[in-house]
Amino acid sequence: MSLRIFNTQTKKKEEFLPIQEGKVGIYVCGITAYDVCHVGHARSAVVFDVITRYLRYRGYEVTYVKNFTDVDDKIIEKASRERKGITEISERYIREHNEDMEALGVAVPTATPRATEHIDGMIRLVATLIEKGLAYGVDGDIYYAVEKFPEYGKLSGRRLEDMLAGARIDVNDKKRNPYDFTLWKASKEGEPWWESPWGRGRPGWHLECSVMSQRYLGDTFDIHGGGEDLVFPHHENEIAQSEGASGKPLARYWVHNGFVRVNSEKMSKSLGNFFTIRDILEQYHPEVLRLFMMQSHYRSPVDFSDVALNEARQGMDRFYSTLKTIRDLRAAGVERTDPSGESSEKDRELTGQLQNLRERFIEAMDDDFNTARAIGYLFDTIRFLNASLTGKKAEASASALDQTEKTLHEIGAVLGLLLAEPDDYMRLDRDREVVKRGLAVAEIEASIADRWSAREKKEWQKADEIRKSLAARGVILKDTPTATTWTIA
RNA sequence: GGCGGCAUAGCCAAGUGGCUAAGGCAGCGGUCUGCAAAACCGUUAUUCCCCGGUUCAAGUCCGGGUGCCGCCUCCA
Repeated sequence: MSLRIFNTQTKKKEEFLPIQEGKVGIYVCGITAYDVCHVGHARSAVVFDVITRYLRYRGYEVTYVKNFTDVDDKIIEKASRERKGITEISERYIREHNEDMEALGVAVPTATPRATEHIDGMIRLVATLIEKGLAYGVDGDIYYAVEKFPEYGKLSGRRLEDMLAGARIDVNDKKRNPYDFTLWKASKEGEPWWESPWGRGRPGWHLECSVMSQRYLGDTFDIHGGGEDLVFPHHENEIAQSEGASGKPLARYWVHNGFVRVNSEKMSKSLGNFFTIRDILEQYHPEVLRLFMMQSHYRSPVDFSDVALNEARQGMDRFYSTLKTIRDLRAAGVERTDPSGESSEKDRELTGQLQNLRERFIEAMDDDFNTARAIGYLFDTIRFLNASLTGKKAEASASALDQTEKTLHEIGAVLGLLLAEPDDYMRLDRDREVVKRGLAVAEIEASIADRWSAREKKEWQKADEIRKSLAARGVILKDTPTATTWTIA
């Protein structure tokens, strides 16, 4: 079986055939650096992080380019409001973006170019488009003439005539067609500018991606990605620019991730219903956020809520509990073998399950990166492991345990999950929950100590009352022969 | 107004025309436990929004309806 990818342009799953055997070039539209990133940005980042991780897992050499747009109306606006330079603004948000990505466990792309580093290339591209009759100038502004590009609309599946009929478009007398877009904009007083053949100006929004993708990946590359809101006009315009200039197709596969919603509405800046990545990561482990997103297919919308994150948190807890079980068995150094000599058979069964997991994982991910199905298989395996590794009949050799842990980490690494030490994960999770609920650790532990002595005196009623009162605050106790541990529900 | 997507259990969710409709969360019964927790076992959709059609066979394809959402303006 081979990898199949849903292509926005054809609206079909297509077999993935890279341009160059064994290599993949991906370009993903990154952020405009004018504000902190929210969970919607996190989803896009996680989706393409998993896609690149998976392609690498399958043996491809991946060049992953994700840009920063660091010159734009919103940045200029923010800079003038704060009386700062645009570089200071963009640098700040690029830095915060990078911190967020690191916290989310998103791998750094191969290249992260910035628009302002490629102004020369943009000027050259605009000049080419003018030469080819695809662009025209009016008062120092340069516009792209969409009617001159016959394929305009092919990505988003719309026709200019249809769009003009509906029309919620700004009135701009300078444009020949309302869907013509700005390639180069004459700078007003106080705005940043670069010298160009058309006077001092700055680039239009879509230009940087055409230039930087070409620069790092060539005229035609394998995968172009982004959020689904970029399909039109951003990616449509990129195609018009790049293909208009080169005469070659821009990308072979167009991949777009679905939105994060809040109460069934798109999470967005303008609606004001967004949660920043940093706010959420104060409340949940990054892998919880990743699991929440990956339990749905990347093209489906996901509805963001506290309930949904808590469900994902329970799921992560399940994964880490099993990892901890394996860890503990390994640390105990006990060869859990059966004197009857059946152990090797049990080991074989276990390794068979692991191989089965690996195969099913690949089958699911090959089908348009179906992480939801892949995670289902992971849970199947967890249930099998819990059944065979815990309880009185449990047995597994050290090497089988070793192999189990390795396989879980191998698959987890593709998804960006299971990367923490189980003890660390659990401790951090508990700390977060304690803060969230305003609980006092010392008080909880004092109650547990009281209960312990009550239990030693077999004062069951008192012990149970303490358990109940802690449970009411979400503190769940677990008795072991030597101690009582606790977690937060 | 134009174009497009989605509708599967209490909730989330996978499902590539054909064996018993994945998986997670929650619930219930059981095993274990002083009682619990975790884990395991069992259970929870005679049916996939509604109506028609194609087919030997449809959650899956086609047509119509209803509802929700997105893009057409900055947007991941």
